Amino acid sequence: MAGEKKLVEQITPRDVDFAAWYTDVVKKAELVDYSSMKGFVVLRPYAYAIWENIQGIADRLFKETGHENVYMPLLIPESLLQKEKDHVKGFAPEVAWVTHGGSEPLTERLCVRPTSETLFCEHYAHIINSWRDLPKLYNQWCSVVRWEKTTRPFLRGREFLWQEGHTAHATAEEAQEETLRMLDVYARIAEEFLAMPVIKGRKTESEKFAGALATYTFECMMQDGKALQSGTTHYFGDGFAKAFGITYTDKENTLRHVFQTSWGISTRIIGGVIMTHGDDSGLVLPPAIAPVQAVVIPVAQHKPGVLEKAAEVADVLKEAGVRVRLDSSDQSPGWKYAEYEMKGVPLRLELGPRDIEAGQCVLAPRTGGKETVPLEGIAAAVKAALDTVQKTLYDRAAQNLQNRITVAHTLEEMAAGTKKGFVKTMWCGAEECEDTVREVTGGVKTRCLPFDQTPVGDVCAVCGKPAGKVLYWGYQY
RNA sequence: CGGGGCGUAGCGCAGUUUGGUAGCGCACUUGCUUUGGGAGCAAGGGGCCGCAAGUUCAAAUCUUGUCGCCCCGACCA
Repeated sequence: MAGEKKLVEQITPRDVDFAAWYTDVVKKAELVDYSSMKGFVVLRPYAYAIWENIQGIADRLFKETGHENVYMPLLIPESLLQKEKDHVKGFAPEVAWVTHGGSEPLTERLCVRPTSETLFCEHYAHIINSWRDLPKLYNQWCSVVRWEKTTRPFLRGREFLWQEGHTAHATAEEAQEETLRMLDVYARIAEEFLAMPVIKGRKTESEKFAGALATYTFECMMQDGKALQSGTTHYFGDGFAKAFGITYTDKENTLRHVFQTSWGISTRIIGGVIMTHGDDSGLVLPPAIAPVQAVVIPVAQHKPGVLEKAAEVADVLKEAGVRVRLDSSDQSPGWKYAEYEMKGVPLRLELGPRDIEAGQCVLAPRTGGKETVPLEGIAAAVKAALDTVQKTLYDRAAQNLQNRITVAHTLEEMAAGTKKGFVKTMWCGAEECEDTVREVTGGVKTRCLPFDQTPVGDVCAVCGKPAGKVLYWGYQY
């Protein structure tokens, strides 16, 4: 009877169908609702709260590194988008166009921003005149639109929320430093707060951002062995500056072009959190970004004193800075346990008459196990337990990452290794070898040239020619 | 954009083959009893069957079109 009931709300197990599991979790944890337009979803309060927490962390780190927030227009005139050739070639196939104002056709159509490089460049051309105006370290929080063909909540939408940093510098060196600095900031957000270990590196020529001289990435490993490109930073050199006429006068009174960067992370990273930490009971959230870090479940709450004590405990935790919720609804305790597991709340406190009498409560971390702790000093115990959950999640994910990296020396070994996860090989640098691998494996692409270039051989795993570069490969979302 | 699956109550589905008063479980409302892993009984409320056109005395059911969702490929954060 109870089993039958459970079937109604059941989540498809990960090893049965990982994609179905993902969709189940997204729906049942009440993260998104579909709208009537393909690729456009409603971010429900719980998902938006997660995003706000990620935003809060990122925004603080951006400001600590000297960046300021701005807001650019939603629409880009076609002529402005056209100014940088590689850039427009990369984005033109997936932009949405506005062609009418009211019922009047526009003389020039306007694209809904797929990214805002062109707008920032136009603005920078206006406001940068002297070396004293540099650097410009701007960031924008917004949504962008890209007309994707296949869509999935968080992982690929036609509209998604993100932040895009755009900076302008006096020298190439300074801009290159910025590109790497922000990659480190991203890696820190992922590892320290999202509990997602990363592999940092540089994209190959074929995987670069449209218009960039160099693209850097941090790659995360999901539980099913696929990679998620979670964020990228780009070095533009002075290419955009030349296309848009962004010049300044240096100290020697010489007219020079600026050097630029851009970098972004999006709500896609929430999909990464789901697929990194989730389990067959639902979502599992790292405490650092969980909207509710601890939920207090009163047991036999109609009995005198129980609710009062539960509220008191919740208040103590709130006072101590824990994001806590007391669920005093009249659902059964078992129902509440399952509900908050589904929603990935990192820590559950059970408090019933027996506990109150003994001056204790039960702590049940989402990562497993249960322990009884005294109510005296509960705030410290809860904080310690949250730290443990955060660390356990990171360690598990790091273990998964390590287990899923194989070194390969031949195409056959690569094909086998990519079924499991990342494959690390030597690479000759030829784009043809990238194409060969993609064809042979049906979709494997290069992930990055890792910063750690310790050789694992001396010939290219694809063509057998002498090779000096270490390269990661893998299937990706 | 190719191949496959699917749109019926908030969610999950049956009913479509063979046209004839729209159903089930969960959720929801009210009341009582319950509460340490998705509680029980009773009485209720809720649907232009995705949308549009057609065939018919009659369409959830047949025809055509269209929109959307999911999965697998190709393309992309």
